[in-house]
Amino acid sequence: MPRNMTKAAIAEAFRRWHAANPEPTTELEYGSPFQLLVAVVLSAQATDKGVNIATRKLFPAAPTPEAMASLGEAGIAEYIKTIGLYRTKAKNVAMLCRQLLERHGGEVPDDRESLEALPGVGRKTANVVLNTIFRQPTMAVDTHIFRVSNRMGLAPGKDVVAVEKALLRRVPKEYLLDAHHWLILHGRYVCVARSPKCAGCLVYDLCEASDKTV
DNA sequence: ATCCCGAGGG
DNA sequence: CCCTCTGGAT
Repeated sequence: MPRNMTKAAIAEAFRRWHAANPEPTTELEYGSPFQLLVAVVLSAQATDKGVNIATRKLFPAAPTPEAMASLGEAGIAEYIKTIGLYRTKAKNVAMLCRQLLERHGGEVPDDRESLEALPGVGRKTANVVLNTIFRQPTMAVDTHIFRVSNRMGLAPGKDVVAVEKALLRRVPKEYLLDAHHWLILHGRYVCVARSPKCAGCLVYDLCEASDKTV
């Protein structure tokens, strides 16, 4: 069980992440809000790198909800077979495209209700879309952010919703819009699940983890 | 709580 | 081999 980081330590951590990377963005590749939405749905329990490899062919072949809907479930599956959970994802994306066309004029809705009503879209995906496309101060708690928040003592919680609320409470307002991306990148490249790379961690001295490796 | 499920790393 | 990767639906 990690101790909680102090308010001052948290502020200093975000100052450093900001200084090192002033405008962090997702590593998912996309050319429109629709494509970001699909990419995030595909990224469940999969790496961004793997998703990008698939979408580099999928998106040119079907750039819009109309085109992707007409590809159909089986057509979509052909492009994403290299991604885990691909059958479920192909089904969800095909249905998601139809719903976008029928209920939202082919546009990505900008409210949580409508987003979470889409197949394959839950709280985490809705939060990513609201933050990345519509620049709302949401915190999407994925596997990385859940781990990092608990391990560092940044915003501990027993489930993802608890961690989300803790982050919204504890992250300084001026960093809230970009905090999501800094935490993801930190979790992906430094504070990794197995044997975290504490040597060379930007916030090592601020971290309350009980299992630091240096 | 369980299922879905391929690729890459250690 | 086992673990992990920007989860969601049942």
